Amino acid sequence: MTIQKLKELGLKLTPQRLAILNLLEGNMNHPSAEEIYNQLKPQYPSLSLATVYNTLEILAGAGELQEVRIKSDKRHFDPNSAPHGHFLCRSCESIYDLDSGAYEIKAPFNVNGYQVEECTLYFYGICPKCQAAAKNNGN
Amino acid sequence: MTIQKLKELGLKLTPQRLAILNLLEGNMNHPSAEEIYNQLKPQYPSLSLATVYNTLEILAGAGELQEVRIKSDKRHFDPNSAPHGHFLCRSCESIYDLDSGAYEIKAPFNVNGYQVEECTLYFYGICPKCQAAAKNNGN
DNA sequence: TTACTAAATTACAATAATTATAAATTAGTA
DNA sequence: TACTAATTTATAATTATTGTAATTTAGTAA
Repeated sequence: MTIQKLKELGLKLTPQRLAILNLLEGNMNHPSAEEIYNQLKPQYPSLSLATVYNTLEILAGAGELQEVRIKSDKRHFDPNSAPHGHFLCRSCESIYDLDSGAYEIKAPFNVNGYQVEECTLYFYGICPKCQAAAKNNGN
Repeated sequence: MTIQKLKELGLKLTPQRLAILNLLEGNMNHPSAEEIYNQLKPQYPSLSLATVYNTLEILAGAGELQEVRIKSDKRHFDPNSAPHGHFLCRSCESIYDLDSGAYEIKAPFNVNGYQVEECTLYFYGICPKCQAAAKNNGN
């Protein structure tokens, strides 16, 4: 997720790409393409949603970020490309990283002849914040 | 996934619902709504895609079947509602059940304060058939 | 600096899965 | 047999994403 990586991939360093990279760098919010677009639009009025999708597609294809399909309607993106689980809070709808040694699965491996190259792990439940909020409202 | 279950849920036993139930019973193919629709259409020419979606929605909501979101474009449905992993072959695009004790995760549980009620496990790779086919073609 | 060119961006149209709507039909019951 | 709420149906609407074709631009080399 660095400028250097873009160069290595033979990609042009356009302002749009740099802006998207910059927004994603260290971002833990798992934004969707549209959220990225909306956040950058004020600073880059000419920015097109297609460019956002295009850039995300390239970066995901290069393994620089991962798609998170934990929500039914739209895709979300995570600049942390290392394998880790994701958690969707059913109350606030936020997506969190959930990196737990106890529930870690390391690909590649082979089960019953199925050659597993990759795997995704999605958890659904209630996040700590919403649990606390529920308690304060009298359980 | 039985007629009895429909009754228990207070649902009317319409021919459409019975046909969908019957098609899903023991089905290991993880069909999409459209596939179900296309398979039943010849026998039930008046069948509407909306009815298929509606029925699947009800059954999934009642925990009688599970949605499989392993493919990017569309949802698939599995009449086996017991927790188990799914495998998508990147070659033939088939979806398989992948029930492996070694990679089983039992919800509910709590990690770092996150209350996990449910989880899904998706595996991606090459299925045994396609591995064999690749070998026969001279690796 | 300037000119060149392939790559990238943009606006917009198109696609496709799913959902909503409202009228017509029907399963279950009295 | 008639009734009514539930269901089905056809169709329109929605919405995320992708395709397209014209315009712009980053990077390079004269």
